[in-house]
Amino acid sequence: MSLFIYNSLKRAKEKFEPLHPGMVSIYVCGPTVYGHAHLGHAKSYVSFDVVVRWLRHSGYHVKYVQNITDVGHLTDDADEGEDKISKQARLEKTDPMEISQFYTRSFYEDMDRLNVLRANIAPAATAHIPEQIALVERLLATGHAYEVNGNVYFSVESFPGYGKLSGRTDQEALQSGIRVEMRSEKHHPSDFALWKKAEEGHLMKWNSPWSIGYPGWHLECSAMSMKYLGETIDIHGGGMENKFPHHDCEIAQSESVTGKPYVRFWMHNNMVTVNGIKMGKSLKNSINLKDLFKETDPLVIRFFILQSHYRSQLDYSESAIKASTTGLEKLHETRRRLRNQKPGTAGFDVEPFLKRFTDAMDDDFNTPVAVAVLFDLSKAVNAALDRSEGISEESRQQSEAFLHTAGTEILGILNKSEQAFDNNNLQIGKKIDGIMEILLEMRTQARNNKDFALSDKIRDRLLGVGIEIKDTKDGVSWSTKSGT
RNA sequence: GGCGAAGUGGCCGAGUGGUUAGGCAGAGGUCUGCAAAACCUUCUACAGCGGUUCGAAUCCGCUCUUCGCCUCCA
Repeated sequence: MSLFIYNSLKRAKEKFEPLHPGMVSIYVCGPTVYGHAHLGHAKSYVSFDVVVRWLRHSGYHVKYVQNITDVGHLTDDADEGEDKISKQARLEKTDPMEISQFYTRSFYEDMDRLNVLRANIAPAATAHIPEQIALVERLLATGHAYEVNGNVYFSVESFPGYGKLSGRTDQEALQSGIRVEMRSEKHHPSDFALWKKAEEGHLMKWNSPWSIGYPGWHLECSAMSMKYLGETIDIHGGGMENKFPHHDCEIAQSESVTGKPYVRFWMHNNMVTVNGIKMGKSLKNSINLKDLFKETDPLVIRFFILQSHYRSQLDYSESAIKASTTGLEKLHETRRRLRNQKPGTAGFDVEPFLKRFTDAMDDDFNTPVAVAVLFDLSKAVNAALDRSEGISEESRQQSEAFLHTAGTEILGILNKSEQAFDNNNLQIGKKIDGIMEILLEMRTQARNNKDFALSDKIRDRLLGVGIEIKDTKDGVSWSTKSGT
């Protein structure tokens, strides 16, 4: 089976073949950096992280571009609003650059903890003003745009396919029922700004042939996507809420100048909801990742996200997170058992699991099914290990390799080192391993002497500090509990 | 009003015509000094009403409900 991707533009799954054999170009809309990242960002970037990982695993050379939007788009109506980053700068009594730098770092901190790999190129919008101006000039030259009073607008009537992504193709019909369009300088109500003249007191502004101002918010993605990936790219990803107008505008302005398809596969990930309502900063119901990480292992959050499909809404609740914590721990437990097990004699066939996993991922990145395969493997492995024959060293290695490839390299959920001590704490980890050895030896001695009061005290006190002891047929093992 | 998505068991969440999704929680059992972990068994489903079909959670129609977009948004 080959890879099939749901293409939002066609509203159907299509067989994926890159434009240039062996090479995949992918652009994903990045965050606007005026606040800490929330769970919605996590869902988006974890989802596309897995997409990229799977493409690479499938043998493609992937060039992944994810922008940083450090020009704040307008908060209210296009005329009345204030730049979000400028607003935040005013609130924090600093300047916009400091705001965007601060929250960019914050964003990467959170993504690193979620085990999201960095994009190959992370271009900032403010670093590409000349490219954006050049794009506007091309649009003016080709008659797709017009200038009025220092503002430049894209003329939607000049691009017949406008709205094809979102299905909003009938511009006349769209005008009835929507808010009254106040601005009269536009030729058509659906026309959108490419360049805006800066109002009095506007902090972020640049010189341009038309006015001292700032770029329209759809422009950056087109300019940077085409600069780094070419005029036609394989995949463009983003949140569903950006289909219209953002992505439709990108298509219009890009295809107007190139005459070529802008994007071959559009991928849109769905929203995170809280009690069924979309999570959003403006709705004041967003779950800040830094807060969430205080209570929950970031990899549990990643696992929680991957347990649903990227095109499905994901409803957040504490009980759902708790269920994921326990579930992920189960997978860790299996890996631990597999590693520590003494070789047996029976064979164990990993192939069917590998095939099911591959099929799931090839079917539009169906991570919930892929995760289910890991659980099925876990169950089968545990059952096999419970039998007296155990499993052979070869099978043990194969199972472990599969778990590593699928769970660690592709899904990125089994990246916690076995005893939960990461590389930074390796030395301390070794010492704790030694201490645990002593404690477990003492406990075993107590148990042999039927001094259960002492042995249980050791067990309970360790549990109190987040270390769990497990008595198995093959001896005693221990692990740290998730989130501790 | 327009465009789009969806309603699955206590909760989360896959599945598009016939075959166990999976996880968490619950019940019983095996194991254990007792637990935990693990394993085995097991209970709660496909919003409603029609229709197509030998057969529908899955296709069609209607109804109800929810959500997203149409303003910045992952």
